Amino acid sequence: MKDYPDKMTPEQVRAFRDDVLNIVGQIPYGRVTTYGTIALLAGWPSHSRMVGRTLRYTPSAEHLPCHRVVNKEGRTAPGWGGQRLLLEEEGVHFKPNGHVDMSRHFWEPL
DNA sequence: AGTTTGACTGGAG
DNA sequence: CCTCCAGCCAAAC
Repeated sequence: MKDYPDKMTPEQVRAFRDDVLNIVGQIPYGRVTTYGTIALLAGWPSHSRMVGRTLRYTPSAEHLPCHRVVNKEGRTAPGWGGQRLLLEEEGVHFKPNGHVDMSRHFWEPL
């Protein structure tokens, strides 16, 4: 018995991308959420990696607060130093280890 | 058509 | 807290 969804059809890939972008657009100022949370809400729990790919390679993501998406441990995206600055400008607090303080800023989509 | 690559996650050491 | 590894899966080679 499959405990995960079938391979995505091209239509599902498109719908997933649109859902991801829509969810990211709803993240409140000064708060963050995770790739896994977004994947779950979009209906594809095992596709957290694809959330990251979507935000990185979808041009229209530039207009969204994609800097408010971090991994489950509050870690910022590899190779994107500016993300931390953008978050700090919103008052997001980072712990000594360089991770976002998720207990304060994690946002659970409504 | 087979292999490698990640803006991930969970678990081990 | 850190690094390393297995599982993950669409995309790019």
